[in-house]
Amino acid sequence: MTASQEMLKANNATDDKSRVRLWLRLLRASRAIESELRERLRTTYNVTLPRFDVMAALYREPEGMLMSQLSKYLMVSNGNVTGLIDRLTTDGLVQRTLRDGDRRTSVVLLTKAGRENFEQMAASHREWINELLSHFSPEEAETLAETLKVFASDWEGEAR
Amino acid sequence: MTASQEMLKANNATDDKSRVRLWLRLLRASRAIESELRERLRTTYNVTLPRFDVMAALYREPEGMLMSQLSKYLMVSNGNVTGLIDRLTTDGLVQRTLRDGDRRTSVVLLTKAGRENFEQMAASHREWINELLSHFSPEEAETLAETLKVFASDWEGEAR
DNA sequence: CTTAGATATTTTATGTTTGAAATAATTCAA
DNA sequence: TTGAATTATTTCAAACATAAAATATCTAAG
Repeated sequence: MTASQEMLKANNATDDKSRVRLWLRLLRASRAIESELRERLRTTYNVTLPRFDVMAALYREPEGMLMSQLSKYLMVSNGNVTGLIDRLTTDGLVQRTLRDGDRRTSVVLLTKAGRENFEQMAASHREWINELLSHFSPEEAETLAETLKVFASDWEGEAR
Repeated sequence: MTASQEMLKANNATDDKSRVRLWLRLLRASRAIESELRERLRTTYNVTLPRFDVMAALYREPEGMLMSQLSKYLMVSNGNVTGLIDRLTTDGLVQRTLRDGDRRTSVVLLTKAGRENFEQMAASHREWINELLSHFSPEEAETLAETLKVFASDWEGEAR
């Protein structure tokens, strides 16, 4: 084995380790934050995190979203969205409307109750995130967010 | 309102936004990677991600782990671990051993089959991560991992 | 020794999640 | 127009996940 081959091997081994370490850190960080947010949403508002996520997505789209758009945006399966929307509908927070000229689709949107309910939760949610990420200065946060942006561009649309 | 109060308000608003944006990016990045790894583990090795995670944890500890250690390390509930270990045991990949002098606890460890099985998967897993995180140079990865370390120190042990 | 409290795990009920199959509606080429 | 692909959603079974309650065991004060 030549010296340059040795170099290459060593470099690859380093890559291997640092990227794996990065992934494990990323995963642990998001799991830790997610757990904490889940817990606070449950105890404070008696709402599950998936339901909050759905409502957050719908809140951004006053015109409503298709089931498939929700599925893609939240990166969860179609069947999952169906169940979540069923339960949110039962609770009067969300409604399916049959407009369009396409009878396969139904546009889902927040009800008035859903919007009001979400606005309350969203305020707390923002505060909690600022608390949980207080280790990062705004500048660091900005930089880090920019760094992580590559995923959005790369993977967007590849959802299940 | 004084000028410094204006400044303060403006700063807080910025914090708010940048940290929330960071959280959303972090979440999307880890979900995207997690989805892709889940998919590849399923199609290539017919294994679920949670099962892989359990096996990875156990592989690092040849002496085995307590259920509660697994739960804490993986940041999932106790009951969840019970089910996962039950299924892995049924498949002969994991075993509970009743050593200790404490009959409340059982030490869980990989069987020979489990270790062999995991070693295969782990090699692919490492490659996939390097592929999926190839946007980051080893140096960037190292830096980013270091940045995300704060969570480990802050939250470790606060599991559910 | 007894037993109150602590610890480790499992059980239970409910909800989430997936992937595959089924259903329903649309589109478009022949 | 027909009907074969495509698209959108739902249904289904199995696994995953949580929180709370139950069970079992251990520990240590009295």
